[in-house]
Amino acid sequence: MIKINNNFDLYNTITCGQIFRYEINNNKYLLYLEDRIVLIEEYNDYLVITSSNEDNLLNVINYYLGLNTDYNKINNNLLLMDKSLDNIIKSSIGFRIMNTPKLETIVSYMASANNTVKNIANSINLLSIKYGTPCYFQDKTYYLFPKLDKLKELSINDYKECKLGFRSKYIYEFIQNISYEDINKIDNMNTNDAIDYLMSFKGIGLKIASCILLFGYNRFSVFPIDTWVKKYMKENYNLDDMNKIKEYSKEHYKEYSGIVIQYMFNNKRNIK
DNA sequence: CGCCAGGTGCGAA
DNA sequence: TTCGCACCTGGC
Repeated sequence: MIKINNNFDLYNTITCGQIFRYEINNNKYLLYLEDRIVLIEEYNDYLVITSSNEDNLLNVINYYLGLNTDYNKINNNLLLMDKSLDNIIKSSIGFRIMNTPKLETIVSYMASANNTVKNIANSINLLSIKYGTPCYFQDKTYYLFPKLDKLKELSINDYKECKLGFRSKYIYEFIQNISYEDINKIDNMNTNDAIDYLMSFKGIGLKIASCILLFGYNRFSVFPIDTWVKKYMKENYNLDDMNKIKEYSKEHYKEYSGIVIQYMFNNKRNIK
């Protein structure tokens, strides 16, 4: 059981597009972590957590949900840099950037190229069900995202059968050329080097590299510009040139650019 | 049936 | 350096 610090918004954090695999039933959240299934129930100011693997569970959950980060401080700093953020900060109170499993995050976002959330979720589910690690929890078998060794056995056609389309060859090439050591060494790179490294793989451009670094490596300074953000920047700041948008975010949001993106997205989503 | 959403690579200018 | 187009799937 975890006592929730100020206003943590589990629903928004889970459903805002950071992760693609989760199930919500009756206020119960079933999540697929790297090595375990976790079920979270919300009761007032508490999260009640059960899992297929209880090892170090509280620390794992706090890390996964980004609960160790001080958002009061971040939001106050953001307001100092740009007063006009007041609105979207308020409408996103309780939102957290998660720490998602690295390999799954990379493959999921490679699958996101010119793709819809629904299709991405479908592909990642298919990959996991076909090639993932079985995990028994509460009398059911779930399938965790596949291990790298298992993915290395797949052909381009195997990815196509998971509905990954033209992205299949890129994901195949990436998997063939990557190791867990490579995936972890990104942690030691500065953010610009990490972006260059990720973009050296075909199928990963600036937006996807930024998403991977934001959610998988907690680099809050990146600014993944998708169609939503473009619309928001056009409507609110009359910016439609990519370079202008990048300049503006760098100048105004600095090391918290990635968080502001999520606030913009939340804002758009909640208004709809 | 046609149309649309959604990032990246690639070849042309 | 920038621009226009192809790419794959599912939903409307």
